[in-house]
Amino acid sequence: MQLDHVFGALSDATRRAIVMRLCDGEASVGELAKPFEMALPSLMKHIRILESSGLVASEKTGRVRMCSLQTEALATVEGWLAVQREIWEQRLDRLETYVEKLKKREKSNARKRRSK
Amino acid sequence: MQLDHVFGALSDATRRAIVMRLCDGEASVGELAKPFEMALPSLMKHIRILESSGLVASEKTGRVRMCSLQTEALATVEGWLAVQREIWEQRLDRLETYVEKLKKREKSNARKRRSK
DNA sequence: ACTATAGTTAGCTTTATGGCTAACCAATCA
DNA sequence: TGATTGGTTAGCCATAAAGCTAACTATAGT
Repeated sequence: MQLDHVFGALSDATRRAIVMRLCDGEASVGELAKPFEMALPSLMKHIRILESSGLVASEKTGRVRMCSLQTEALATVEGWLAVQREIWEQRLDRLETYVEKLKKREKSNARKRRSK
Repeated sequence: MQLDHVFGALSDATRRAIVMRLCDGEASVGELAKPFEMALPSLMKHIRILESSGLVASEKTGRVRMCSLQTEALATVEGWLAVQREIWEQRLDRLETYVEKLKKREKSNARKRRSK
C-alpha cells in the first residue's frame, strides 16, 4: 500500500465519493454506481484504482461484487499527515521560544538604556 | 484550495519530499532542488503544482524565490480524513453494540433452554 | 562592464488518466 | 431454456502529467 497510490486515488472526486459511501458500510458495484451519471465500465475503473491503492477491498459472490473500505489505508495517510504536523509544530514552538527570548533581551536592554 | 488538487499534489513522492523539507522551514528553489537528480525546470513544475494546490506559497526577492509551507492546506486534508474516520467508527460502534445485543439474547435464550 | 548565479519560458516526448461504446460472460429468474 | 441482471473486457479518444533540453532574463558579485 503505497502513499503515492493512496493519495492518487483520493485525488478524484468520484473516488472520494465512493470512499465516503463505503464509510457507511459495504456496497455492491451496482449500488456504488447509482449516484453517478458515469457508464459502468468507467466507474469500475475507479473501483479498480481504489482497490489497487489498498483503500477498498472487494469480493464476488454469485454475480455481485461487494466492496468494503480498508480503513488501514486511510489511517496510513492520516499517519503521514500527523508526522508532518508534528515536525512543523515543533519548529513553530522553537520559533516562538526564540521570539520570547528576543523580547526579554529587548526589555533588559531598554532598562539598561534608561539607567544610563 | 480544492481537495482534488491537494491530494493530487501529494500523490507524487518528489512533491511530498518537498513538503517534508518545508515542514522544517522556508527554502529557496535552489535549496529544494539540491537533493534531487531532476533538471531544474522539472522541479519548478512540481513547485508550481504545490503552489496551485495551496500547499506552498512563494515569493521572489531579488533573484531568489523563497518557498514556505501553507499548513492550512494540509490541515484541510487532515480534516477530511478525520470526518471519514468519525463516520466509519460510528458505524463500527453501532455494529459492536448490535453484536453485544445479539450475544445477550443468545445467553438469555440459553438460560431459557436450560430451564426448560 | 563581465561573469556567474538563480530562475524562467518554450517546446518536445512518453506515459497515465478519465471517459466512452460495444460486445461479452455468468448467474438468476420465469 | 430463454431473458434479465450484474459485471467484465477490449479498444478507442482527448487531455494532462512528468520528465527532458535549449535558450532566455534578471540580479549580484568582481
